[in-house]
Formats: sequence, C-alpha cells, structure tokens
Amino acid sequence: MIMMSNIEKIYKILKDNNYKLTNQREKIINVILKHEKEHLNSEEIYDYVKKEDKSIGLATVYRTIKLFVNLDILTELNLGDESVRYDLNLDFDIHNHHHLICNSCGKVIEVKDDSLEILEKKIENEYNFQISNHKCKFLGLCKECKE
Amino acid sequence: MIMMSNIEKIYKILKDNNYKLTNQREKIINVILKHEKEHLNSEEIYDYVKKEDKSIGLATVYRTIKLFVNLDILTELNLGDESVRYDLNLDFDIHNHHHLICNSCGKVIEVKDDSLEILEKKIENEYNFQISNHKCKFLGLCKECKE
DNA sequence: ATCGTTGCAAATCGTTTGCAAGACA
DNA sequence: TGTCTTGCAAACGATTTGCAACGAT
Repeated sequence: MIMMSNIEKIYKILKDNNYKLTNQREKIINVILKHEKEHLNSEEIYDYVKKEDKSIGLATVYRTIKLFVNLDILTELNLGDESVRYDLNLDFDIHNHHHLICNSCGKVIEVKDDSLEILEKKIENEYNFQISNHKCKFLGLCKECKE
Repeated sequence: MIMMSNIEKIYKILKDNNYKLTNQREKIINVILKHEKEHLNSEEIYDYVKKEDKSIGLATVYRTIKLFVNLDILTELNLGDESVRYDLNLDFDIHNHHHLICNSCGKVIEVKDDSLEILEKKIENEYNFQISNHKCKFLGLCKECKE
C-alpha cells in the first residue's frame, strides 16, 4: 500500500467527489496544512490565504471551508466561547482523539487515547444508545500557563 | 439543611448578586425550568416566553440568558452543527455530566458518570496539563431511532 | 464547450447596543 | 427616589446568496 501525503489525500477526496482542484482551493489547502496545529478559524484562514493571493474573495474561503467540512476533511471545533475553529481530519481514527484547551492562552493540544471505550460500552448498555463517535474536551491550564 | 427548589435557588442567586427579580426574568425562568430537559436555544426560549407575555422584547430574552450564563445558572452547549443551546446548571456537580446526542432525532440525554477521572489523571501526568473541567459528548443513535 | 467555481456586493441571520421610558427595591 | 431593567429600532459581525464572468476538465 502506497503512503499518501495529506495534500494528496485531499486532492483525491476532491477528485473522487467530482470537485475541481482550483487555484484558490489549492491555496486554502496549503494554508490549512501549514497551520495544522493551530486550529485556525475562518478569519485566520482568510487572512493567511489573502497574503498569498490578494484577489481571493471572502466568500470563496467560506464556501471552501464548508465544502471541506461536508467532505470530512475538516471538523468544526467549538472551543470555549470563542469562534468556530477547524481541525484537519485525515487520519480516520478521530474516534480516539480528544482536545485539551488551555483557559489561559487558548492553546489546543491533541490527545490520542482510547480509554473512553469502557465508558462507551457502559453507556451503550445502560442507555441503549448506539455510539458512533464522541467529542471530548478537557479545559484547564497548560504546562506553560500553570507556572 | 433546608432543601431549596430550583426556582428558589435561582431567585437567591439573583438576589445575592444584586439583580432584581423582574416580571420578565420570572417568566423566562419558568420557561427554562418547565423545559429543562429540552435544552432550548435562544429562539425557543423567546417563543415560549412570548406565549406568556406578548410584549416581551427579544433583547430582554438575550440579555437575561447572557446574565444567567454569567451567573452560572445556565451553561452553553455546542451540540453538533446546530445553534447554541442551554443547559440548566444548579446541581454544582457538572464535572461528571456528559451528553448523548442522537444524530437522528437530535434528542439530548444527560449522563452522570465519573469514570473519566482515570483518563484525567493520565492526561495530567502525561501532558502536565491541569484539568479543571471537561465537556464530553457522545454522538450516535438513541433507543427509539435505532429501531 | 460545459458546467463548476469565483469575486463582488447585497442580503441574511443571530445577537448586541443606545436610548428614553418604565419598574423594582 | 435612584438605579436597574425594559422595549424598540438601529447597529453589528459573521456567514450566505444571486449573479455575471471566469476557468478547469
């Protein structure tokens, strides 16, 4: 099995779904990949893309983000009271992936963990609720802000 | 220790913080309490209150909700892609309280559970991140929709 | 050549604000 | 009475839309 880079994965998803790979979409993808760890919001994505291409329209950025959310390339994050931020989602194992959110500096740290499965089993039995996914965030203070 | 009803608790919180108990606030409280399990959003709260009092202003409802969030009477919920909904929060043990969200009918079921503490301990050690709270949602199908 | 995609500007949505009038303590 | 609170309408910010022009396949 050939290993695909993230960029290739996204190109393939677009192609597979009959969406065109335009100049604007390419630039937006590059910005999102480059800042993957920062969980940018719409405005930030627009600002970064604007630096590469002064003529890009705000609506295009919004439309592209929405498309990517629909294609499961991005996941919307509702962190704290702030704006909606986006999380790149190309690993297909998001099921066991949580977020630590620092109340002081706003940093978002990703955590891989599967220990919620015990709790999920319990819920499935107790409530007869069939779980397909979970979203978990832990609020608190990061290493740096704790000091 | 005397047991206070939810209504009494809210009246006390307002009084303790030097807020007046107005007619409009009373009506909003009643609507929220009556529909506690439904996790109403702003619009729904407004619609219900409007039925009791045709003359109430939309801004008043928004201002009251915001006040209640600040006073920790309500907690904002960001469920799925929908609007912000509100969760009555008078038990003071929200720390161990999760939400099950049905992808089909949108129902929200509350779950009391404290088994996340093991995971929290693990995160605190592994990431040196001091957790003060968590918010967890489990997405899937409820008993009724599963059939 | 076709049909998806874009940039622009206007429209829309939910929410917030300024202000004068009204009401609770 | 004094100050907090209200209703109204206007303002606001983020996102969406209609449309004619453009561009990828």
